[in-house]
Amino acid sequence: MEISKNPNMESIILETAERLFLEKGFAMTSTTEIAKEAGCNQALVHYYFRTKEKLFETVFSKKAELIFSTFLQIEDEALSFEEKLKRKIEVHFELLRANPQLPFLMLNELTTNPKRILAIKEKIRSLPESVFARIDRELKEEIQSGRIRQIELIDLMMAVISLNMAMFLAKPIMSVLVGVGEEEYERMLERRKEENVRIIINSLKAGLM
Amino acid sequence: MEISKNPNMESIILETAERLFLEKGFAMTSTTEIAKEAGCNQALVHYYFRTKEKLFETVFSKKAELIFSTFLQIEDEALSFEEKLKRKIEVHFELLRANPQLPFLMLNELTTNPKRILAIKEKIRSLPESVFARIDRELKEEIQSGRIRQIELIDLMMAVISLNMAMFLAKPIMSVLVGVGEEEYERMLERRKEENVRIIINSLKAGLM
DNA sequence: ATTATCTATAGATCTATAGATAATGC
DNA sequence: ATTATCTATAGATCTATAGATAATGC
Repeated sequence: MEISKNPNMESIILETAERLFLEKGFAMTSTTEIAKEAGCNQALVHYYFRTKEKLFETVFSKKAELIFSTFLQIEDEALSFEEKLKRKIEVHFELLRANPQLPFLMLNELTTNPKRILAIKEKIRSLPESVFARIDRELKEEIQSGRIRQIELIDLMMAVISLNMAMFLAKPIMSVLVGVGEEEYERMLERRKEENVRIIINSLKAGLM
Repeated sequence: MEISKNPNMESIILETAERLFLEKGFAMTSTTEIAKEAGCNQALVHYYFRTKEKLFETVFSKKAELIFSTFLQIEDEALSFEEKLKRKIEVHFELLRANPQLPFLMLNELTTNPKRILAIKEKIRSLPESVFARIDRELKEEIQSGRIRQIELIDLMMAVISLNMAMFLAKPIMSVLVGVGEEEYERMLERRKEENVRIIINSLKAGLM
């Protein structure tokens, strides 16, 4: 009977913190506000997470893991390189669609607080090398076989990530500044997802013409 | 003799504020800190700019104007569409290179404080329509003549802006997380600038194959 | 007994302003 | 006289902790 009247206050606090940090960033969110929105007093936030910094790191790590695990999923299926790439781009795009403020959180906090990056670095040190290596090998094979032009993995990833993040980062600009409505924005998202796949894949083939 | 011992404290404060806001964003920068770094007391910051909010808006508008004026420069030269586009992409990239934290400032504050967007909206309302219209006309001509595939201006711009911003937004990730050194980063920048032009232009032509 | 929750508060900011003083321009 | 600069301070946070009280699990 861990769940009495309040189904685990700790996780309610965590979820509230997550939401607020995502909306407004670290500095603009106070533990007072988190407590208020979570429906408890402010001391309890510190009881569970000690400091605001630690609370943030918990949220941040959860999200970082989400990104990496999704993006670095290994696909065993015997698909063509192009098809695999297409799917990775799409999966990444869908991840962002489901977590539209994630890019903002990442950029905001990584830029603002360099110390925080080091903490994250530890967390992923294990994961990527192996998976990166595999993708890199597949890419090199594809280049050598002459099916795509020469490109570095990092350049390819940068292109994918930046194109995909763009629409989500730019949403406030689009909606308020340019005046794009909610439905129109959704339509643009769809178009952009396809567009991104096309841009990337075309750019890989184009050098061969 | 406006310049006594201190060459205009007001502008020193403004420049200091600009630097700090760019580095750490609105919320993480206090007027106390600005004053300290500018070499005056905190009251003076408020004497000149009344509120922290107004000071920020001054900084923000300056930067917004910089972006728009550079990006929307009209080129009268009788260059091909492709060449003009290439130059626009490069000019935009160079603007960001000269102001590497600008994308962060824009995204951070536009996302965090929607009210601020409205203030900006007023500022640019006049400018863009005319210049946008010109570029849009040129783009449509190019499409109808069959030299490039169908694409909306907004999609094209999103692609350019997002690709160009990416390297600057990602710098902290690249350097600290991935471990890219300063010189290597510079080399990547060069490569990416060319890469971005290529990606965009190829993607416009690729549909025709 | 232990764990969860609350009240209260210390101590550190931070923004904004009032009011004094120094510098400058007429 | 006016403008620039300073000192001092009110009032509003905000984070973190100490210590009291209620709930839970044995």
